[in-house]
Amino acid sequence: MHPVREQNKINKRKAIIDAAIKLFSRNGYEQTSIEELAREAGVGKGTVYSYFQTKKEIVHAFCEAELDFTRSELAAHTNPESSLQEQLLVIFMAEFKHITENRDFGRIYLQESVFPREHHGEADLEMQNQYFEILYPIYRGAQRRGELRSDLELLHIAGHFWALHLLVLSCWYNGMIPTEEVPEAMKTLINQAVDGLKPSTI
Amino acid sequence: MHPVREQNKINKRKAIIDAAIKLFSRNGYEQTSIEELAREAGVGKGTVYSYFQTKKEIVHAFCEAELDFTRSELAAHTNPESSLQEQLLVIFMAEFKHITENRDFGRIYLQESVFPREHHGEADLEMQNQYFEILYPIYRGAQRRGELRSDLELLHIAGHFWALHLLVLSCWYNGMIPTEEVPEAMKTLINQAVDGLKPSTI
DNA sequence: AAAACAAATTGACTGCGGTCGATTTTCCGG
DNA sequence: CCGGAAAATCGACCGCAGTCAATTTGTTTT
Repeated sequence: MHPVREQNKINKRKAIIDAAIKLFSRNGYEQTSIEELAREAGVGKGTVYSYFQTKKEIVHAFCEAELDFTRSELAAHTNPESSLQEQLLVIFMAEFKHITENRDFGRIYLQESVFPREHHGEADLEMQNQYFEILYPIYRGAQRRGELRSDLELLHIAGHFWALHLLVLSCWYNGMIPTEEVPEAMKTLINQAVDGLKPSTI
Repeated sequence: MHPVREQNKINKRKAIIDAAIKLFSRNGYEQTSIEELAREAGVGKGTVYSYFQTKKEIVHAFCEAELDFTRSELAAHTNPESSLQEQLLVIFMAEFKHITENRDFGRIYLQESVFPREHHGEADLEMQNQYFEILYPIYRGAQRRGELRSDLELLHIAGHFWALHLLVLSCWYNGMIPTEEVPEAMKTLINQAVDGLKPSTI
């Protein structure tokens, strides 16, 4: 095949993402120009655009890899004996930690993935599903233990909690919830969703 | 006073927003340049920027007015006898209708208001709260009728439903839910939230 | 009514995201 | 080892969002 080329591509791609992490983190996303980024990565401006179609896509690629890794890592290692609330909290807070470490990365990624310009082909849709499915074992476990209704579709359950996660992130980005209160807020909402908003029918 | 100036300002502001509605709707947000928009509105390019700080803010201003109007209009005229699900559905679907009529307007507005670059001062935070409060009477009514728990804060209830609304919009923008299935999806999620995700304790 | 002041308007200008054709690098058959 | 095809790289270039100093328009004072 073309081993040299392949390796070069991988190296350069990494160099670009590394440069992006460095510069976006230090100076912010909008304050960093592609030319600057290209210089830092040791490539020409045009080359950046042969690896990524847009500036946002650089963030997207990084976040997707990062989040995917975190989720599967955690979902696999979460204590399956602990309550649903605890397990979800561990995962959502790990993701939140990434975001707090680089506010801009998270913002751009969320803006583009939650409300995309066009559904970027089937690929991203697949990605999104996969993302959900990592959590399925946790929900199934909760169903088995009687913490969650078994008549609900996993997709709907996953969507529900995902929505609450988005809400908390939105409130954080809007300054409505300070960083230290985020776990508490998330906990409250999870419990609300589990217990239901209607009066208990005991 | 300065009656002539004041009136001019109001007229021009409206002219700019009208031009934006016309051009963004016809050609899309990114396909419309500010120069084009200024020409359509009959003002210079610089003038646009004395009324709005950024291109996105034009969309923001329009959407905020539009949504605010719709919400208060509907919240006041919704039949207070009907079920919570029905009332919420009427309001959320009315908002959704606006969005379907101009996908770009909704997208830009949601991206910026849900995950803002910086919490744009207290003004927007106030706005957001006000936005929630319009729905409070509906939730209070539901509490009175025993459809919702009375021990929950209205803000948390409002946030919960708002989160589900966002989720559905996100799925729609991502092509996961076609337009005609949106009401059904919304209904399902509302019921899920009301009934709770845990098994009924009868 | 004219001068003096303040607010509003403007379009040339700047900087950056993204494109594209020219150039270099890598690969492979002879 | 060479020639030529294919892939990768590059930076000059384009169009547009956003700025700003100069100019126009409206208001107040004398």
